[in-house]
Amino acid sequence: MVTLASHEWPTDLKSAANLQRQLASQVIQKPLTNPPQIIAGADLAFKKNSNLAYACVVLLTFPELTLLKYFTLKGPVDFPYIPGYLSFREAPLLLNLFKRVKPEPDLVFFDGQGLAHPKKFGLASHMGVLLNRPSIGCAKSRLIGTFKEPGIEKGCKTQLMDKDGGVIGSVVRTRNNCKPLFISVGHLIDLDSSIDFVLKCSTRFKIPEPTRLAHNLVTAFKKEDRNVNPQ
DNA sequence: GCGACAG
DNA sequence: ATCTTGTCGC
Repeated sequence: MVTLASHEWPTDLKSAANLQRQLASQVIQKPLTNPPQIIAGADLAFKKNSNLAYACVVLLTFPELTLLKYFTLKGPVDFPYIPGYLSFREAPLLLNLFKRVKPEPDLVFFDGQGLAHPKKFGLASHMGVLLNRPSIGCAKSRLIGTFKEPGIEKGCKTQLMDKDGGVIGSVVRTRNNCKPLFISVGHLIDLDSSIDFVLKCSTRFKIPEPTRLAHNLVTAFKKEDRNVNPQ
């Protein structure tokens, strides 16, 4: 798919933080008016003791959630994992992969935060802005914010709030008796729509289909890559 | 200074 | 995230 003119990727935390502050101002929150027909999910897998990473983007039909097609890419990743700066580690490879993604998804799910981030610019927001696509942050754990535990039934949810009491996301139970997910706006969508689509994409598993399938496929892709460091 | 801390 | 076996509960 067509991606916006990409910025240079920072190497140091100070310029990374400046870039986050600059791009965060471009995030748009609004209801997703037209129902999506194609939803994408993206994920990465890393090879231990190396800088190699594997990426996968899946395209699913909506609301059927059937796999349309998927794309994979392997490449080096040098930025370390630092809480609050995940996108500088994961976005470069993903962005390269998205150049090949076709047809264009109407919505993209990411494994990580969107606005529920110290600078309101987590991975889902960063990718959403650079792709100029509606995106949702769908994290398995909390980065910032306070919340009350939601009820144990699928569909139960509570607000994720920042220190000033502002709502930055939602803690959503996507399956009975399973740990809730932390949902937040990425870009070009609002929180209510985000929660709605996360639940509509949650079948019998805790993780919604877009990111669940991307995770399964990228894991298989990494496992089958036996052509590195032959002895 | 101390604790927290997406993947 | 990664490595890793069995085990507990719906």
